[in-house]
Amino acid sequence: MSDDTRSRILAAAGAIFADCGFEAATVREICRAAKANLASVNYHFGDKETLYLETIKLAHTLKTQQTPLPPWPPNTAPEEKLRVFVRTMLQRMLGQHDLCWTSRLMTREMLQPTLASKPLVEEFIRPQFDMLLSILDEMLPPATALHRRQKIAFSIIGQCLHYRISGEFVAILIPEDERRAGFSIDDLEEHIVNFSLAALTELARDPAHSWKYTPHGKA
Amino acid sequence: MSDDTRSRILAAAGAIFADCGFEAATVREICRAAKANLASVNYHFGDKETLYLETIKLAHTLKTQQTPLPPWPPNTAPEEKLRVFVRTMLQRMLGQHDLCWTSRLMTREMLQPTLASKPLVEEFIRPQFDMLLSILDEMLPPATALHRRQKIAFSIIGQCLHYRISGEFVAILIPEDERRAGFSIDDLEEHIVNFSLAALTELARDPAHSWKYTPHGKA
Amino acid sequence: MSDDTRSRILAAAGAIFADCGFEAATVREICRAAKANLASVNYHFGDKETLYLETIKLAHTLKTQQTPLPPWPPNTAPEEKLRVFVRTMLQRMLGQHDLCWTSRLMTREMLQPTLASKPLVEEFIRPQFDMLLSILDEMLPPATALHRRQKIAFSIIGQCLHYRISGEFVAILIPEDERRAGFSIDDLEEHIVNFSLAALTELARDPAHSWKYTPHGKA
Amino acid sequence: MSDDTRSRILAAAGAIFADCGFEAATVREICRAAKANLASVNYHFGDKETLYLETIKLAHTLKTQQTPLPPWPPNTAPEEKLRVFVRTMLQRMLGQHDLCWTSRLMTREMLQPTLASKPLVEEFIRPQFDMLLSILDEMLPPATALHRRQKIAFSIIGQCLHYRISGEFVAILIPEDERRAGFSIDDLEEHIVNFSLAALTELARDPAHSWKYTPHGKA
DNA sequence: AATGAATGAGCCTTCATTCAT
DNA sequence: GATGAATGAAGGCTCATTCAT
Repeated sequence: MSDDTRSRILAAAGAIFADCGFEAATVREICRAAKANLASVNYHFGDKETLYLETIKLAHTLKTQQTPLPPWPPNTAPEEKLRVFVRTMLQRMLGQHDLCWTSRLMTREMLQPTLASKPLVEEFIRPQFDMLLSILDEMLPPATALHRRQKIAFSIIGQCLHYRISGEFVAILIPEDERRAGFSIDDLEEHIVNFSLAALTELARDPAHSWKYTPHGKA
Repeated sequence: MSDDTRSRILAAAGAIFADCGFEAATVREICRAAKANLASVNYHFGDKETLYLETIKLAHTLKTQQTPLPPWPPNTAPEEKLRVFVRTMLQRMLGQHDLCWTSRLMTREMLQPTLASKPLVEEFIRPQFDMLLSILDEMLPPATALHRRQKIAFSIIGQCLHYRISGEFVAILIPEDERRAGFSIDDLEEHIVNFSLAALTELARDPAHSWKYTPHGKA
Repeated sequence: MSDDTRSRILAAAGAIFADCGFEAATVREICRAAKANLASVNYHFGDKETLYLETIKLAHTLKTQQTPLPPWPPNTAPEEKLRVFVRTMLQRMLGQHDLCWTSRLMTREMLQPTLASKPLVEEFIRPQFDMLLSILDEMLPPATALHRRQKIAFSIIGQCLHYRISGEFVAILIPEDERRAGFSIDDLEEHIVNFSLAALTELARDPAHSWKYTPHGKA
Repeated sequence: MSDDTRSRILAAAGAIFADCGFEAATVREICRAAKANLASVNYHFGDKETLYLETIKLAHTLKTQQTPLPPWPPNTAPEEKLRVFVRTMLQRMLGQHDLCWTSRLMTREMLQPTLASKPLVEEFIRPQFDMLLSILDEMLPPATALHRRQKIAFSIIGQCLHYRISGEFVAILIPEDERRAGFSIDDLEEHIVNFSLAALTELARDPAHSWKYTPHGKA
């Protein structure tokens, strides 16, 4: 394969950019990890920044291939869809497989957006966000305002993302034995789905709920 | 007077580390921003890393001074406490004030923990986490398992944190006019508190709720 | 066909070496200009330096083909020969034709001689220099010392060369409109020939002239 | 002296830029020659190009200090002035002293002008050029056209410059023993002054001279 | 005959750091 | 206490060149 070196560099760059960030990562380190010549990056990608952008693109592609949301069997209950959605998200973010660098890379991208952010969101994030919105649509009272659905979606996403972002802090807060007992990916999936379904149930039962409480700053 | 230079450096470093991260930030830039000599950093702090740690410490101190945990008036309802807790968290993370760099710095610290992480968690994060736990305690059925309360706490924290972390992505996903209409700090506060209270209400009403659904991976 | 690539490279190299010099010119740039593969230079010429030497050779060849020393019609007056000589020299150096890179290249070679200098001088410069000497011979008193004729020859050559070397400085010293008015190639030819003939006339009239003035450093 | 290193770099850079040109000269080599650290150039000058510009400025300054044209005693004959002018020019260009790099540098600048060229001409070259013009003014018929005086000036300058530019070629054309016999700086001075004075004499005697010969290209 | 891929040396620059004053 | 000068290490990048095909 003529692109053997190229892909080796790309893979090595993915992991290293994810670990160190764009600035701290060095081309030398990447080439060493890829067992490639120092000048290879320039030959194949032009410069470090282009390599970074290609890495983001690859992360995007791999993620979509890797854990695609399975096509729901017809008449799948929305609760089941939500469960699968959350599970997929947690798997993508916390699953310990070869490609876990893709998540770390995207988390960095969130914190310090580059030119790659916008296409990344449009092509990869938005479809999934829209799917979550449509799942919620099946469970919420008809004609729930869009922004309300969006915030609910973010609440679900935020619960998952938290374990990716604050993983280290969680590890410090919760002693290791307790963590093993109640914080496996399955445990988190169970909790997040339950918590969110409970909220949705209650909100559906008492649509006024969302109004009964008025924040300090308003009214 | 000598203190003056030192604190000017510290303040400048805070903002710059928060914006660029430890690696990308340069001592030159910090000194220029602080209108101090290039050698000042080494003179006052020894090296760049020590300056960084001091900056984290300062962020910590400022944060605690800035919004000290208010001693609740007696008989404050837990719902009210939760509301204040969420509001405070959002304000700290999204509010535009002089010290907003402290949040940005801590977010970075989460993603790429350094030596400073552990004391930061112990002295600053854990007390707040414990307070949230105790608030939840007042609302949950007696003897709810600790790990369950912890995950609920993380669900609430995660919802808030999401807007700090994924702020840029949210900005791309939601057009600006819609964002202005329904995503102000007040809006987010209202939503997160309502969503969480709804979940807690339903979970309290039907403690079995948390069991009625079994994730795929188990059972 | 194979010859095609080789000569395309050679032509491109000529112009680029002339413009940028040996060091500043890059093989990449030459190959791009010649629409040839990056490795072509090494394939056809071995290395960059050999290509340079070949370019010098080509310049040499082209120059001799281009304005071969015309066999004077019998009984041509030496003044006329001088005129043609000067005109040819100016045309070669300042004329805007496809091959003007040859002059620029040779000027560079003068300033920073390489291995190519000696053969260049022997095969191309010396014949012309000798011809100028023989022209002067016809006009000077018999038995004028060789070194004297040589210095006169250099005086004539130097006057022409000046406009090639210091062209940019002349352009700064003399405003453009004045330059257009009195510094065309024809103007320069007229002046240089007149100036030199005047000197030769006076020196012929008063051979002692060259002795009547004694420089400070001597005597 | 705090600027000791700075001046050492500047001096070393002068010689090396003069020898190799801007591209071929390396910062490493300059620093090695100046016994300075590799980073010194950046500290004192910012970058290589700025160092180059400073070097040109220095060359300019040194040249003016080094061999100033002596203030003529009153009633100095213009022929004497011309002699001193030519001698000074030759000395500056060929004299083998510590500062001969300044000439080589300026020759390079002529051939491949940079941003530094224009100020160099205006501040250093033009005053000398004007002085030569005024010397010629004293010797030429009144109301000789400006462009004619300018071309005569260039004829004199060109004769001198030739030995600086084509020195290597002269060395190949003229065997060493002959060169020693008739091409010392004093010899050249004698020749150039005699040749030019002869031309001026004849042109003054027969002002029409400049018209009696019509170049081929015209009329 | 010709080329795309790869290489190693070297470039300029920038960095955090130190040191003499 | 504070700083201008200087330093060594390392960075990204470009270069001419080579090699397998």
